[in-house]
Amino acid sequence: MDASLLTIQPNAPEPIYRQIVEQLRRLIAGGQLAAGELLPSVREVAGFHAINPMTVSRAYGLAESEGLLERLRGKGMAVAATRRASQSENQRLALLEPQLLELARHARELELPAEPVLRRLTKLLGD
Amino acid sequence: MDASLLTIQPNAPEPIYRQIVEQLRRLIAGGQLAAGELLPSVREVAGFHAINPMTVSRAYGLAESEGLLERLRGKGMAVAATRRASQSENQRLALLEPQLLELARHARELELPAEPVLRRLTKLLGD
DNA sequence: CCAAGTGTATTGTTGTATTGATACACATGG
DNA sequence: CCATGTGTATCAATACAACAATACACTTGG
Repeated sequence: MDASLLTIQPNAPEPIYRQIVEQLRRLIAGGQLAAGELLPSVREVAGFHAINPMTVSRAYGLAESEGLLERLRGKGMAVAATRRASQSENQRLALLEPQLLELARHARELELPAEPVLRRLTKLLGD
Repeated sequence: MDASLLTIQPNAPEPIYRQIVEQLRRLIAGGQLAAGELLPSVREVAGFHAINPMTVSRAYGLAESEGLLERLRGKGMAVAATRRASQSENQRLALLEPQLLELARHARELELPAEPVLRRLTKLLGD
């Protein structure tokens, strides 16, 4: 995996270390990161995105305690071997659930009918 | 408007005062809050949700500087008269755009096809 | 008139979160 | 063996949100 595959938005309200963890969670669940695959080093990611190495380390540490990553002493971090190549579609869909709930709530507050929302999302999903 | 119409999540990462502002923005854009309608007082909202009055005042102040609300001296805050009853569907949809973009990005990272995402959202939107 | 209701400015405190700088322990590989 | 590469523990700096307690200016309604 390349450090450029991570999307970092330093100005977003969401803290950087959490952006990284959640992104890893999705990339692993979707199978874009295979079990055993080595991640870019803390300093590599930090250098590429011009952020602090400790911020990346914090993300890696959290991902490890979550069971996503494994420490290979002296080598770095790798996708945990216990992770299957890719979770089932329903499991992956479940990861989107909170976001879908919030979206539905906002649409309701806006008094938007379902149809235009679905139409717009369809377009964004590239169909 | 009743104080109970506002949804406050004290443990959410998003600060309370911003939860209030964004909720007002949507409720006004959708027409659930009509122009001229009086809002519940700072102390009323604070009491109902067990939060600090100054937190509500901060939200009201921001909403005013954004042109959403108007100060009626001695009476309280009201939905700005310049606000039409409800914005066009496209304008309201535009308020959802950032969230839709993020959702699409996450679905892509999860390697989820469009169909199950749309199916789930359709259900949540109550169709 | 005046009590009671508006919103708000002020000051201070508390708790928490994020990021940064530095130094360290460890394993690898030539 | 040791330079070089891992990750990370530690401490400090900073920012922010929320709360608390007042005090104030203003308008309304009896």
